[in-house]
Amino acid sequence: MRDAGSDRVVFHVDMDCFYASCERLRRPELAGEPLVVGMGYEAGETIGAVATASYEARAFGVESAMPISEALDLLPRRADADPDDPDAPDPEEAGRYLPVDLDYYKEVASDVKSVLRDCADTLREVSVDEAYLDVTDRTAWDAAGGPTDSGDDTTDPPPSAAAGPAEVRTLAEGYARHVKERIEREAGVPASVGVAPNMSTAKVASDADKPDGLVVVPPGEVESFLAPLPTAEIHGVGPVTERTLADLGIETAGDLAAADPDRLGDELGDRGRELYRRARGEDDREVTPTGLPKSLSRESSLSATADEAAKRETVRALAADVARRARERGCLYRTIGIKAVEPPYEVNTRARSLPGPVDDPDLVESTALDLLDEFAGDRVRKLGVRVSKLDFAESDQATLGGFDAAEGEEGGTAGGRSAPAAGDGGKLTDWVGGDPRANDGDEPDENGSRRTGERGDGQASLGDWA
DNA sequence: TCTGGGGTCCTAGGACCC
DNA sequence: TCTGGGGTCCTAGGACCC
Repeated sequence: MRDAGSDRVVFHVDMDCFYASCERLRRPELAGEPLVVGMGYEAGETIGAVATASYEARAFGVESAMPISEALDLLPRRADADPDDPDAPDPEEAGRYLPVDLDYYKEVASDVKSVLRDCADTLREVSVDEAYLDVTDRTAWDAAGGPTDSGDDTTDPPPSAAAGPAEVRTLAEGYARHVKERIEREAGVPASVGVAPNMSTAKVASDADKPDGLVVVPPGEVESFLAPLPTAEIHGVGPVTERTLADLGIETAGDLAAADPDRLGDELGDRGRELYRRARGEDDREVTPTGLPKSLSRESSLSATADEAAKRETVRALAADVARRARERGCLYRTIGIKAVEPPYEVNTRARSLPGPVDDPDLVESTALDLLDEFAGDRVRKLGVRVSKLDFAESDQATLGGFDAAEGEEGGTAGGRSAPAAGDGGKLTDWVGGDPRANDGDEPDENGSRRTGERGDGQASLGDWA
């Protein structure tokens, strides 16, 4: 917790149609063309879904998550176009379709990340194309006195490219522009940036003027900025909540901010009260570094089938893949589950917990197949396998000398370590050298002692550690 | 909008314990 | 014996996000 009086400066950086931008980075000839990047899509096919559509493609009505087949109706494939064939699509009204290449996008994202790490003390990566930065210690809400005041002489002030009325320019705005320009220069892809005193407002701000946007919402203007927006713009309001709110006569963030919080609590539980606060621009969540994952899963769609052999084969493949990824990341798991989606779209999940954490691909497979038996004879359109209750304690360390209690990363509410495996050599020696209990003991947290017992259990019954 | 894949968090009921 | 309250863990489902 920071002292209540100080206004933070939070950036939300959101890459513009990131996958499409990456493809254009390596294939500049795609610039300006309608471009669709499809997941589960392969050249010439009509299966899969739209992962990202460039703004030119969106002009044809193509949207994220749309089936490729539907996108093709709106925007034919350029490859199918032929100016000499009267039946073929007009090349001017056609677009390019490419499959997702996540590995390449991650390379580009790491260039973006380098810039962000350089520009912020605290960085929370939400996904491959989105991050929050706390830059309170790097800049301020003060008015920019002049070009030299920003401490950043590379940014000569262009005459207000930023959205919003030509009000007082702040240092924060100059710094955001600097970050945005560095991303474009050093990673080669465009970003939109939202600047606000808290995370939820910064998130809305980055969305408010896409693409290539820079929207600054100073502390005093948060509520008036949010008020006219439809509730769906608030992070955390999806289609269901939007409808519930509309039934209460709440259409805009302003309506929400003026609503009775108790009523919202009755209708929507704690989430209702939380959304009320966000609509009022009240959000004191700290920007914390991204923590370790809580679960790992794989799923894939099938053309609806009741064929047992096919279902089991799919589950086996998914199980193997999940187990492999868990091992790669050096994590143990204590719960194994499956998902079976029956037509039209009924989602079923089943899970089973083990006495202790394991790394055991065969057990993932056998457990998943066992859970699948409940759906024998049922038609499924999608199957998934998941491991959860993950445990990233260095398993080889844990087996060494009985240091089975110390776990800096569990919970992550206070310390918020992010470094996976390779990161924190110093931390490790810290607790190896000292009393392994010291850290956990400080926290009024049930974890330390409880986990000790549990870990003992698991270890005793498992021969396959290390 | 007949729906892809990888996640997070929350809720609710039951088992079990003291 | 049928009665309290409090707590945790487990499973299943749902809403939401990118």
